[in-house]
Amino acid sequence: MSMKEFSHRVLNACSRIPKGKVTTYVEIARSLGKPKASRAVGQALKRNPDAPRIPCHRVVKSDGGVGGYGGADKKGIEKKIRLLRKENVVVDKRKIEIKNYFYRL
DNA sequence: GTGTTGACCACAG
DNA sequence: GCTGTGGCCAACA
Repeated sequence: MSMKEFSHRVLNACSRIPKGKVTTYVEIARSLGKPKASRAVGQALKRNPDAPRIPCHRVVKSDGGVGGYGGADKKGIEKKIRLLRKENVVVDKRKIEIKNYFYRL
């Protein structure tokens, strides 16, 4: 698998997450056969905030933290949270109950 | 080809 | 809760 396909598959996995569900950076990495590439998954998403309609706001950290979005600054995070809430996902203090919404790829 | 940088993770204090 | 450390891997300079 080429480096190029990696990011492509990340985005593809992202687009398969059902509305109202979330998955994690690790889970995506795992589904690609590279359980330890969570960090690289984040990179792929950052470079494609939208390509052009990828719901990357449904990807969160393993501990339920919302992770980043856009510049990873406060602005981006708030936007991500807003999108999640719009899908009936309860977000409390930049965190969610991962087990209630987890979607296994 | 070699660093450095992160939308990360796990574990230790 | 917090910070620090070591590890990971693709993208970038």
